[in-house]
Amino acid sequence: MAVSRRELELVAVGKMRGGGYKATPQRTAVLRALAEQQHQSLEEIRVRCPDVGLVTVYRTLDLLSELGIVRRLHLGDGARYELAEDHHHHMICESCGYISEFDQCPLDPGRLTPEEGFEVRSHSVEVYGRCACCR
Amino acid sequence: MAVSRRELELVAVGKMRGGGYKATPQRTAVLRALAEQQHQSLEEIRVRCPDVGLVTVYRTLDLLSELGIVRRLHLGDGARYELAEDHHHHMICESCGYISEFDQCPLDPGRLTPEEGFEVRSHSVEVYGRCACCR
DNA sequence: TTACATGCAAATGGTTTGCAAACAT
DNA sequence: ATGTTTGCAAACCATTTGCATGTAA
Repeated sequence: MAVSRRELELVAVGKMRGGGYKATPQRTAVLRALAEQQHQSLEEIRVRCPDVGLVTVYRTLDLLSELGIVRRLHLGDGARYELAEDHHHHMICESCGYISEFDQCPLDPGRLTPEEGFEVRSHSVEVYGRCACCR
Repeated sequence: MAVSRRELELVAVGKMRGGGYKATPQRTAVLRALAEQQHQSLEEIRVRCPDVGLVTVYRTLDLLSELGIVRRLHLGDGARYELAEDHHHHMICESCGYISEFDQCPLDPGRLTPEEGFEVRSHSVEVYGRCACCR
């Protein structure tokens, strides 16, 4: 974890209040669920905070994404969510679906030559293959 | 285009027959629709071959993906489809949704250090930002 | 000739919306 | 006190499935 859970919550609560949103127990519960495990599906998150209504989980994830606290991932199957703490990329096993992260960004800025006039704001890299268990 | 449309169709028909599938007029129509424009949504494809039933378009795209002729893209919004002719990546404008391609792969293989034992088979890179029109 | 493909209608499943009640500040 | 948030039920929409009919090889 890049920051402690306590620090994460403080920062997130600050961002919510700063945006005119309230820091409710449901939102905190979703936040804690997200802190326990990266790239979970919505159902996995829901298992970790079963008292929060389905709709509220959806809306909370939308809100946290807007605030830049959460990233929504689309890695082949359905949507997955992770705390947007640090810059990293994903490695997906095509056999078992296992997802892992790598922190070293393999992009060579010198070779990133976007279309004339395009302003780069962010990027993502996904590596597909076979994990050690599935080879 | 990396190959002519005629060549594309010959190759695709060959792959279909080789896989025990039939080269039907509907499948050819979808293939031609795909050749007219990269990364279309299903609805856009459907407009280009309105006589092919919705379900058949879905099933044809599945088949062509299996055969490696088509790539299914998930670039934020819904699914989009493109002919998998060459290796390239995508640049997406966060303002207007415009998608463009760049052929030079910005990955530095030396910096691609996957988890121990992971066998890399493919990768994708997406660059998000603002296109020239939206700046 | 025959297994494969098509297309309609219906089912499905994930996500969003309307609205009344509950709540944070 | 007030505007925000919650949660249920219902609506929604893209995608998939069942099945009878049609067709490429």
